[in-house]
Amino acid sequence: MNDNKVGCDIRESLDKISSKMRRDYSESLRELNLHVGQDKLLARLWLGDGITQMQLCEHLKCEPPTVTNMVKSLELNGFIYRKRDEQDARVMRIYLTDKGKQLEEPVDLKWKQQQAKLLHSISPEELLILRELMKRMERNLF
Amino acid sequence: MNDNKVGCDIRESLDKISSKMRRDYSESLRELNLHVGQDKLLARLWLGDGITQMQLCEHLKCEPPTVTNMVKSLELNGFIYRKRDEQDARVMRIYLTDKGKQLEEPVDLKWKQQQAKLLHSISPEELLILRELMKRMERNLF
DNA sequence: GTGATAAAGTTAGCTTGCTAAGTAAAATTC
DNA sequence: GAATTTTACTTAGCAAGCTAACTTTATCAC
Repeated sequence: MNDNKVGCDIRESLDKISSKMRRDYSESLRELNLHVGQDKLLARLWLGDGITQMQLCEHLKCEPPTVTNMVKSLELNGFIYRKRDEQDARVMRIYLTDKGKQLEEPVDLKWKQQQAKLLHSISPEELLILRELMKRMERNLF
Repeated sequence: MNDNKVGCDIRESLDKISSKMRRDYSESLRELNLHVGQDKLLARLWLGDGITQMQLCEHLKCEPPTVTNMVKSLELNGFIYRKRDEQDARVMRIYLTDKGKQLEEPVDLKWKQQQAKLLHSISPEELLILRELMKRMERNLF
């Protein structure tokens, strides 16, 4: 009985936290001429570009048209460029421009700022517990 | 140093959990001819309809055009109807139709199913800790 | 009473998300 | 080798989100 109320509270907090973070982060990224969602796509490219759109879909866990449209927009803004694979004409490989590479540091900074705000005054022990519980919930869903 | 890694893991889990839940819930609500986001709007009306759109904006913590468009769609699907306030012609009040009232139970069921999945095998003690930590994070943001 | 300001909602346009349907290329089957 | 199936991406259209600008109504200041 009481578990349901507690569970409800958790669920609602989760919703509130994620939508608030998304909204704030979106506002913050605007200074860099980026939209929320694009940062993760770029983050994957910073690890190593030249990957295919399908790889991006898998990494980001979203559908191909979403990647197509995001990649288009990022290309338009000069952060990336696309080239057809030389062996397989169906495949598009995505590369960072210099402009795109230069975004890594400011984006990382904004990410860290938001993270610090979220976790402010939660002790290291509590963080470990929280990570464990989050992982458990994550596993429940996938 | 290590806190940063733990914090990063927490943040990433949060993102994964929320987007996965949103995707699954959206899929689930489709059976009821609802879109994710509309459920919360209806949930507020189930508590008591006849409220203004501004009240909905405040409750849902979103912008007025979002509510306008959601309300339009829900009205089109026959779940709600709108009436101008009698004292102030600027104000629209939102009411549930019978069809809209009947959605409460199935929506509540879907909500509970998803919650049960998310929190499966997390003990009551852990749930209390989790709730507390979520509330702390939430407070950090607002 | 008039003009200025504020409030409530709307329209237009953008984004990341999605589904459905389509095109082109590659792989598989016969 | 031809036909069929699968794969990678694209287009079109929908949604909830947002911002900017707008219209109408109410309130306030003078």
